[in-house]
Amino acid sequence: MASIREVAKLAQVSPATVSRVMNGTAKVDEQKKRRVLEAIEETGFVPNEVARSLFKKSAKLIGLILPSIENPFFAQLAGAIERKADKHGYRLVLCNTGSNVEKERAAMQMLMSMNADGIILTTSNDEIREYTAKCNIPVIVTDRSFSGSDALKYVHCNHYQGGRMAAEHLISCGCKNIVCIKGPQEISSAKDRYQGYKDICQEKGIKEQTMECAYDFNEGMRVTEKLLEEYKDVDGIIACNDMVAISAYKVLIRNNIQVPKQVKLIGFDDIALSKLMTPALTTISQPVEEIGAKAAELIIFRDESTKQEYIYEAKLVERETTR
Amino acid sequence: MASIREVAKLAQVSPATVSRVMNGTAKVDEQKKRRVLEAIEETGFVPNEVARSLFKKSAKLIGLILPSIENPFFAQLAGAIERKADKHGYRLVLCNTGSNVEKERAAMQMLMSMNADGIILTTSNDEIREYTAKCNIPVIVTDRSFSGSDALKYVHCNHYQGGRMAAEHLISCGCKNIVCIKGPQEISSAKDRYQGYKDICQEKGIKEQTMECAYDFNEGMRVTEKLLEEYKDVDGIIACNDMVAISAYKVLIRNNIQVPKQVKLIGFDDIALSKLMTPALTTISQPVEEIGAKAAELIIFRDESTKQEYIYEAKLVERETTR
DNA sequence: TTTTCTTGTGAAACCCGTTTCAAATCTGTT
DNA sequence: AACAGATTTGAAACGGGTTTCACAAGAAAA
Repeated sequence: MASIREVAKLAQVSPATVSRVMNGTAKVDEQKKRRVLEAIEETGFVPNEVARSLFKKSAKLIGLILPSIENPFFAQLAGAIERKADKHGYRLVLCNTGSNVEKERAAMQMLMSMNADGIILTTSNDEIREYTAKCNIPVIVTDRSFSGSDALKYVHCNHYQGGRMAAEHLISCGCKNIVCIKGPQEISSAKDRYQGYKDICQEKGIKEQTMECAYDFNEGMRVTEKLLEEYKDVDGIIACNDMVAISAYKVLIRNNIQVPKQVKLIGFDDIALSKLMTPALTTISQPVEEIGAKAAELIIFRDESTKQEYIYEAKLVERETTR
Repeated sequence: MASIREVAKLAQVSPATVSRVMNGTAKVDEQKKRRVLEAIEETGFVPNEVARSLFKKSAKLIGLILPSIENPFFAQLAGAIERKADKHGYRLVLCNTGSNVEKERAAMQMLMSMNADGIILTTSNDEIREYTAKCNIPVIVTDRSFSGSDALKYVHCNHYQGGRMAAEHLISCGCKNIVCIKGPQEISSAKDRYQGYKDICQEKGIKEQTMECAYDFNEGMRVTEKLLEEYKDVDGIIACNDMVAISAYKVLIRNNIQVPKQVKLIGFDDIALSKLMTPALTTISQPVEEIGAKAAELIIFRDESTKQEYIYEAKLVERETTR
């Protein structure tokens, strides 16, 4: 690969001039400019991003630290972030952590030493804060929130309100016996959703009935089996996310329970498969495109405002499992 | 962030010695070693990967160029690659292209200028070969294949055999009237799967009946509607992938056609949702974990062999849509 | 014509970890 | 004690694009 010095020699100018032509950082004599452009063409020169990044202390890189890219919701989030990043010439470095703090820390450190311009992090381990405090690049937490008086910024959906909407919707569908399969309570979004459901129960004087379940298919089926034993006359289920809702559906059918006739079912996230399953899943949708775009923007445009939290409204998407 | 020179000063040694302590590239006096380690601890020094990469001409980076990370199959593939890469200290740079050649080219160029160690590419645009030819880093094509006498390597599943298996399975389930919804024929995997089906038809003296469909939910539904009009007495459908199979199922149910009783349905890929949908989808599964791992390994271990193609066997996963 | 202000340009320093090479120190031998 | 051989160590160069700074050349003002 040709270097800037070779191009300079060929064009009979200095490397500085080549750099100025490429970046338009200063006016260059038309003749020389043409010679440089020709030399670049001839050598097929492409500036080395690493050298550039070493000097500029910016690699035009955004670190994306996720529990798992295989989770459809996170894949969608990654897609949204990638679109915005690509549009502005930034690239994504993907790190899966399985929610392991040690891996999260290692990834953050690595990203910093790579001169990444910022980190988008989805985690619930608030111990990571000891680390993010030392970060000299912006760290944006998405989907979750454990806000404190630190330098983190948060971009997420109003999960609490989503939880309320889910409960209200089932009630308006005539459910008298709602069970909430809440997600792992150390995950803030799961907690918020649950809190929304809980508050509605209190407001309406409804008995609170819950199960707890990890974000996992098998776990979802296991928990639903247990749910059916414990709450024989359940007629509405709020699942902590669409994956769990889909597993719950499977178990309901296996037990000859008709959906939505006997039991109404609602999930969260509106992953692509939700509208595709049969019957289509009613769910609380997150504006994932906006969330991803905002997170990316905060890094790309070096947001200096003191606003710490960006919250988006959830939306009920009524489909067949509650009709 | 502290630099190696600051650490050196603090430990009263030269930067070279600090480097040697960190990398174990040469023996260092025990006393000095201890002083260096202490200085590193005290300053919280983390070596700058960019500087290292500039000199080493390797950024410990694997470029991953995909049509879309939102496609569950590619997300799974990305997960598999990430696991293997992470294990060996490599990171992934994610580029979505929407199958746009121009974006693919831009991504490859960028990755090369970032000193990436290799590129894993999923594309069907064989014009890209003009570009890959100029690549001085290994390029591994996954899932697809348009092999020629170039420097590319291919890692994929035996789609042809998968196509045969799908057809044979439906026949063995007693289907007399199979329709194959083939994928876009410019995609080699889609072509191979279709060819497998076609050959079985010939071998068994069955009439070939096909539709063509993009890998897209809406497209899948539209095409299935049309299929039902054209082939009134269809009793078996081979969908080009699981996404399309799931959409097909939706349309079948909407038309009061029972699956698997009246029509048996089989997909390809075995994405996570396939076993989760109700009824669970019979599908031809790809060993995606192995495919991803192999692709990553070829880069990480700088495979020098002349073997150009690594092919894995597909596997029938029999579930409820054909029982 | 001389002075002053622009403007274009290249040499060199810079970013920072790694490696080379030669000097310095230490070991062991005679 | 003196010397050959082995081992440690630091100064400096390196990778490659960017930027500073000072000089040169041309333009405008006096």
